[in-house]
Amino acid sequence: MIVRFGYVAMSMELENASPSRTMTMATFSKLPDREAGLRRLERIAEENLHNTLRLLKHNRYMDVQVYRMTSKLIPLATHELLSDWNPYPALADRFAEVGGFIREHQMRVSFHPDHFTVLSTPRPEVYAHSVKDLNHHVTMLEMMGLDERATCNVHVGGTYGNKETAADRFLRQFGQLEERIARRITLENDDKTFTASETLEISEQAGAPMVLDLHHHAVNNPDNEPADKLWTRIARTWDRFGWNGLQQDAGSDANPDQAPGKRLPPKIHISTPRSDKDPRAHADYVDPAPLMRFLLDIAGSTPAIDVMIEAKRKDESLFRLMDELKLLEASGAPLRIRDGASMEVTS
DNA sequence: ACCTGTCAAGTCTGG
DNA sequence: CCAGACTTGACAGGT
Repeated sequence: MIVRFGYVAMSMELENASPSRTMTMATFSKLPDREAGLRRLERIAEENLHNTLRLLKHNRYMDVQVYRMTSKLIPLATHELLSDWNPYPALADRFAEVGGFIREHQMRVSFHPDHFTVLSTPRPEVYAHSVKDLNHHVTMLEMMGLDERATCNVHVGGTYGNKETAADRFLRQFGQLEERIARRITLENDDKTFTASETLEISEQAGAPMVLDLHHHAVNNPDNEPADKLWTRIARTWDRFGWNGLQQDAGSDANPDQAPGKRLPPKIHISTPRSDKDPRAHADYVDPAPLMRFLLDIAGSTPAIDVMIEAKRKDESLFRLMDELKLLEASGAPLRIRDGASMEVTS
């Protein structure tokens, strides 16, 4: 099983490379010239896209193929008071440049719209904002020229005291999304509300791939279901990406969308609890032990998987994990570290 | 250079 | 019904 590792948003190694520079509405509204303010927002966005490209080049150099872009590329992009502003035309070249680099080097990128995007909400205005935010993320991916393998990962949302009706509402409201948006969405199990098995159920019904977060599963798993017992079904939610995660020969070269280079393995998230007292918070680094236990459990049935590391120390935690995995390899663990941020695990 | 309160957005809990 | 917690990187305004 080939395992590729990725990280989120920013680098601890690259200096002055924030892809999330912003401007607050308080500052914007104090500017004397609104048009000049909008141009300033666009300049900040250009800088964020430029730094995203720098991060991608850093990833290329370090052989990191999996990366989650920040949602804050364009400051105030979906703010109510700026609804007349169309930020995309001025940024078209920058988006194309970033997307071109991603395609050229066959990287896997995603977005994770933050928790204000709630498709299970009973409030129409919250749903409308969520759709607007999803549209914003998908528009950025489209401007990068990336196909449906570039996804937006979201949570199912709140439960409002009744998981059943919240899940039904999610499915109904998910069904109302434009195809171009719905086809990009992946669903992640939550650390408080929808568990892995509940999210899986919803993923199957919505036809959206599921991202299994092992940390969330560890802290929100009332029935004590082992993650690997759910894995066969979770992997199948990725079927339409031509690599169902269960057969080496899945996908056909006759279908260009399923050509080997275009397949997309299932993805999981990993992070380590900060402390016993604060088990939901993310630690600086990742403990390899629980991750390796899971990977060894599924290695026999899964040809490839991507692992997104969600630790405070970002790419630094990824590189440290690789070092620790090298030590495990040296001590006889059934794994082989490949170039940079990937490895092969044998069952 | 460094510190602290605040930020556009939602939901949940406790009062 | 409302305030505060949750969580995050970075601004904004201060020293």
